[in-house]
Amino acid sequence: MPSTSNLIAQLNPHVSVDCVIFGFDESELKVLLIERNIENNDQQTRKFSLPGNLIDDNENLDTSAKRILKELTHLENIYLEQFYAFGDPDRVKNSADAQWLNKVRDVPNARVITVAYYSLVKIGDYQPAADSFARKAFWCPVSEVPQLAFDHNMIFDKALSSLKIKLRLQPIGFELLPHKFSLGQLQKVYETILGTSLDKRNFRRKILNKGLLKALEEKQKGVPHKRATLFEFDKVAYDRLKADQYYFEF
Amino acid sequence: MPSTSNLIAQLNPHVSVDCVIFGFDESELKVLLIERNIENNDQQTRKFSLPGNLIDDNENLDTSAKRILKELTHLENIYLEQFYAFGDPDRVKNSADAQWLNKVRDVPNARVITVAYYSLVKIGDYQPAADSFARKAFWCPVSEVPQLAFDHNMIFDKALSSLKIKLRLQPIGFELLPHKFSLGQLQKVYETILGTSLDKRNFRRKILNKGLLKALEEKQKGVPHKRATLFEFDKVAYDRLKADQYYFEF
DNA sequence: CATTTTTTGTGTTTTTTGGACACTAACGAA
DNA sequence: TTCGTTAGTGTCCAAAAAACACAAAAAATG
Repeated sequence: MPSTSNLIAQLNPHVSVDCVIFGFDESELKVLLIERNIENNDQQTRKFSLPGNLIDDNENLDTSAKRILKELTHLENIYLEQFYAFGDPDRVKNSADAQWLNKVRDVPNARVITVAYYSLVKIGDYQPAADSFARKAFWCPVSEVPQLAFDHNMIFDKALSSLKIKLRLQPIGFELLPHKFSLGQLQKVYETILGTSLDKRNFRRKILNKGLLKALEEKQKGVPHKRATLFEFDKVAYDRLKADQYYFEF
Repeated sequence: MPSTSNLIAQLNPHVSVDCVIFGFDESELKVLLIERNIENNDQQTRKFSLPGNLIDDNENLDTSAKRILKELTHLENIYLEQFYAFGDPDRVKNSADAQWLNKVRDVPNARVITVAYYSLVKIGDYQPAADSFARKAFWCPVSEVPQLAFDHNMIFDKALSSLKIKLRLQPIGFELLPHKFSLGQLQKVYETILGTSLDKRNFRRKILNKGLLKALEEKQKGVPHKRATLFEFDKVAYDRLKADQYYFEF
């Protein structure tokens, strides 16, 4: 029963996508943060945020996330997963964020509902350079994430806990590593994300028994210790198992 | 860098919440559907949909889901979980839904992004009566869900698969049962949702070893066979375990 | 070139968990 | 009293998980 005026439409919320982009480097899990250009920094304006943007008209949510990820990292074909929508009416109303919103938004005080994705990138493929983007991007260790804009700390926390759960249910650990990787590297990924230490022999047996890793002839080079055998993820084997209603379960 | 006109704001998408409300009855998993009032039914307008509605201004998403659930079932304190956001630009553009949208929406051709929740209700608490709501609601066995409006079949499918995953990771089975329930009832919940049959002795051992069920003195009454011991979920024990980073894992 | 440092790579035993399996007890209905 | 039906119980076997230690290989160092 339409009754209210069309002007109401102007009050419709904006919809954005925010990305929590994880990378793994030297035994450390990192997240990509954006440093915003703030002119007068004398107030407590928060300088850092997750990469994100409003969705385009006629663009679906996954496409939007892929676009934003590509615009920020120039990377494609990346593991990307929607994990939660955040829609508190006041989530962008903190005065500490007002200056920046006034700068970049047509309707700076509009409500914004955001659909959050996390993505896993092979950090070696992407080294953010100081001048490669309009806004500076950098990798931040997850244990040192500063106070972020809006509710981005909450979004980050939820991303991390979703990632932990997912890692135990799906073979996604290798998404954070180079195409060819050693079992030692993979074990560190699991240890870092799950926050536990794992027995090497048990880890190797368990992960190899899944039948999803293909040992290569190639070995590590230039390491000051015994060279590790390199492996790659066997996508063909995985697709075969998936078709048969397989559950990974690390 | 604001450049486009404020008129753009009129194109902002609407945001809605859709609820996939599961109930369990007589060994069957059911979902609550809404029958829409359609005048001329000569075209292939789809009559059924999931309960859902646009969010209110200044209402956060969880609150909105709770409100809609209450408006439809008069139930409160129900297990409710957001599981996915659906935002395809064309998801409400099917001509089969146009008539109904024209009737109930100010801007019938506006894009609508929906945040979907599923909820688990004790079906005995809520028997939808024919005239209890403006729009008729009824329980539909999940195996007999008809073609629904918009992308609601996709939303339903995703809800069901999310529920299956969740059931294995969290003790939520009892949310579908009366406060006091027998182990036989609980086993049927697991069997129905997981789509497998389980060994009775193994099930009882496994579920009791979790230490989350409290046996009551009380027994079933009026059944034409041996009376089952009734149990209730031990929330206190669960909270204690949760605080200690416990993972349920059925 | 010998030594040090570091990571790789490997097998067995024990413990825990999961799966298969069959009968008696208790109740209402007929 | 009998029948139909669900509740309730224990053991054995298999599979998976956890604990545990040492030799090999490479680069770096002096």
